[in-house]
Amino acid sequence: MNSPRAPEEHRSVRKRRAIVEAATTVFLRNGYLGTSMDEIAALAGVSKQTVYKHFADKQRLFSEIVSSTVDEVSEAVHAEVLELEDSGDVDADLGDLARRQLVAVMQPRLLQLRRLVIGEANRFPELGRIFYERGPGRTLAALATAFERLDARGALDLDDPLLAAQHFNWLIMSSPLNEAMLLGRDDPPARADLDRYADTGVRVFLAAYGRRRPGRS
Amino acid sequence: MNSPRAPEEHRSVRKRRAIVEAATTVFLRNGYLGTSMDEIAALAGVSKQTVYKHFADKQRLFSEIVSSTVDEVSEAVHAEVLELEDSGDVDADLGDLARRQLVAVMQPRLLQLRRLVIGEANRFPELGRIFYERGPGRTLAALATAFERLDARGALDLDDPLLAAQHFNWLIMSSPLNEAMLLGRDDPPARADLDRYADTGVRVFLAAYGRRRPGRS
Amino acid sequence: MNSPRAPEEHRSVRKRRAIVEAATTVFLRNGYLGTSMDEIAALAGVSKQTVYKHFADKQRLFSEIVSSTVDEVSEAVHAEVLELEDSGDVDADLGDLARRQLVAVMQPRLLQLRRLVIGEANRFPELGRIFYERGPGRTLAALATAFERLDARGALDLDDPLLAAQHFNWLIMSSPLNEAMLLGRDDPPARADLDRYADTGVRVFLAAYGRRRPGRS
Amino acid sequence: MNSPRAPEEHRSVRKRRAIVEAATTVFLRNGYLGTSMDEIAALAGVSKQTVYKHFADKQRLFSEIVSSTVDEVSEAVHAEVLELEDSGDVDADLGDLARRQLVAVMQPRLLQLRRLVIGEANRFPELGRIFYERGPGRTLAALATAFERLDARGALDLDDPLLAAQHFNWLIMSSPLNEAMLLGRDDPPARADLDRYADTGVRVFLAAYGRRRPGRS
DNA sequence: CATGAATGAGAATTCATTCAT
DNA sequence: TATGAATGAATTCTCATTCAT
Repeated sequence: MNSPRAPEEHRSVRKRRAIVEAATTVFLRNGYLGTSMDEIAALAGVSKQTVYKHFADKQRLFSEIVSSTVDEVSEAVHAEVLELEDSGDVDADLGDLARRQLVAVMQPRLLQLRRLVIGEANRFPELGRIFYERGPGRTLAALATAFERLDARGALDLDDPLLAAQHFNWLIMSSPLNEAMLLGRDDPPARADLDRYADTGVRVFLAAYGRRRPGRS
Repeated sequence: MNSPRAPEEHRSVRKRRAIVEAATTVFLRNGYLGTSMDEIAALAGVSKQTVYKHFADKQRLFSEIVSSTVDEVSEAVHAEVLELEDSGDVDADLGDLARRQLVAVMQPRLLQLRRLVIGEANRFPELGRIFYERGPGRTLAALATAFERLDARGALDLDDPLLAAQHFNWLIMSSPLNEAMLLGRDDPPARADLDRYADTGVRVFLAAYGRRRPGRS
Repeated sequence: MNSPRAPEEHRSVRKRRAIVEAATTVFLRNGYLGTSMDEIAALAGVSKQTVYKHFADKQRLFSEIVSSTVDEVSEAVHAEVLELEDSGDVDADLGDLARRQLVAVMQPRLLQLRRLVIGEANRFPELGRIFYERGPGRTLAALATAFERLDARGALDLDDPLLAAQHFNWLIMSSPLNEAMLLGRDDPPARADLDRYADTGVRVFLAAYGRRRPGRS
Repeated sequence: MNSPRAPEEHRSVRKRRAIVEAATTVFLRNGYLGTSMDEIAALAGVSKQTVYKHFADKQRLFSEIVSSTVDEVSEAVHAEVLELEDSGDVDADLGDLARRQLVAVMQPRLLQLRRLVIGEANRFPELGRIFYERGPGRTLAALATAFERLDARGALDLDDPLLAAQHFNWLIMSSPLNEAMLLGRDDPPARADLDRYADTGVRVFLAAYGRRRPGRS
């Protein structure tokens, strides 16, 4: 009599999830004003009433969608930073990090979300703040901490870890990110481009922040 | 019967300008869908019919507005690059350029326009392309040319001028630009911040692309 | 399995009462169209289905609510009339009656109900009739009977008891009632005002309907 | 080439009038919530847009309709009071006034308006105030002034003119007005009833406020 | 040529009522 | 039996675009 994994009480939860997924899809594609509640309800396969029973109004739905997508998608980026190794070969370690971060940041989902948040920054200023804080802000802070450790271990040479983190971050990804934003490219860069962004960025970064090699003098 | 300095034939031109100004203001503030033709007509002080006489439809109006604003506002940025001096003191020259470019890029108008174009990138892909090409694209090309010259004169040491230009550009302005985009800050950064962005950026850039000083070896 | 003082058969009665109370509150406050079945169900703490189980539809619910409130609230007014004393001092007796009736008529509940019935008189004509018959109509009839008795006992001097009852009634309460209706005052008048309405009304009434005092001629 | 009495500039005025008339009709019949903007537009023979161009929203339209109807319809009542004669025969003069006022107050338009205002007193408290002040309030004040003059001339005997005015007013019209409100009777009372309300009311009024006739003592 | 009005549709939101669980 | 969901329409209000004057 018990269905394996869909007890009665979960019907509403499933519907809610369907709504959230539909709304996410449509908002990311068409923006806040470009999305209608009808569209969301239709895509979710529920009635408009059901949408309104779960989310008081369009604004609230939008805010929740964006906030939770920010969290979900930022997590991936942040996780990469925490994986930064210290193998003794800073060059390779930073290159790896750069590559992994590029992949994470250039996910279609995140690119679309960033476009959405920027485009609605006037209408929903708090969403911009949320995106910044849970996204780049958090990543840069984690990166700064990691760099500080590398500095302490003699692998890097820097005074201002947060500044170094910013330089690293933007050296790596500004070019592709900016192009993606404006040119509407949602698919991540090819492997070769990715390597180039990472390697050249790391090279410049280490020229400024790398430990002078003893044999150089 | 003739008013001294407003010949008949120019009334239409003045109206057109009023429409363009009004539309620019409102589109930049509220986005494409958030703007109504009524609003534009009202702000321009003309009838809706007049708007339609000058611009076939809303899309066309939007495109023209955005394109011309891109041109107008990119010009300022581009001009700065052309002013890059070669005084013999690369450090100072690049610092000056960085500061001037930051000011130009962080203009409220340009920030709003960039947000607008990014937010509408799905709906108006060609506007993103236009923005990119006439904006960052053009600037980076000019910068690359300038750097090539500096390399030739021995002031810089680089293989790939366009890559160097990108590194320079984003080292300088990614941080403030990204914050402005997301946090909705439209006013340009304070002088002190500006100096910091410029000086630290140039320092990193020159560590990678500066000519090794003779005494160093 | 039986809870001590809530037998199964009474649960439904309790729910019904909860619905009636909630509906009364909301209808009196917001009117027929201004009230939603959702609101009633929520306030009653039951599901909408339960409401529909007890009352076929909104109209029926409204009619029952209004009818029963009319009965409940008119009863108080009517009771006062029956209490009319004949102490020998007509002036005092009528003054007492006037005061008690004013208090009864100016109850918030009754004021709101009167507003509601008047406001819905087009949509629910029979409710107006019910209100009139069980309210003012009944009161006036009882008053007429009482006055007839007083006339028979020589305490009053009147030909048309119903007319006298109307004059009495409206002399006493038209002013405050009319103001309450229009100015939305739901709280009963202060004691001093109440006395004034009663005393001046009774004075006028007795000038017309009082037995000429023997010493007067 | 000139149409006799409908110059270009008046088209909008005519439309506005059509809207006002339609809205008045429908609001008086169906109440605020029972009336839709579509209905009004259709009855006025204009597009909904045109309605919204003249009246910002439904509330504003309703308020304007009610206010102006109050003014229009109260004027008639008020005018009657000013016509009060002093022919020497107070009885006849007050009887005339009573009859004329009854007719004015029992106009269908005014009855419906009163029902409407009472029914919406919770939603639009200021409309109740406006109705009261420009209606009964103003009439009673004028009546008090007139009575004061009659008192001065020895035709009446009263201390508190406003109180006397209230007693007069409500003696005359409470019964029919109250019945009309509740029973939904919109057509004015028959001549015979009208006379009865007036004559009996005036008789009671004069018993209390009439000059004692010399021969009486 | 330019203004007011119309069109015709579509937005968000709410409602009374009925199914399905 | 009672709850959540669905239905299907209606409501207020707005919009882009086009006539008519």
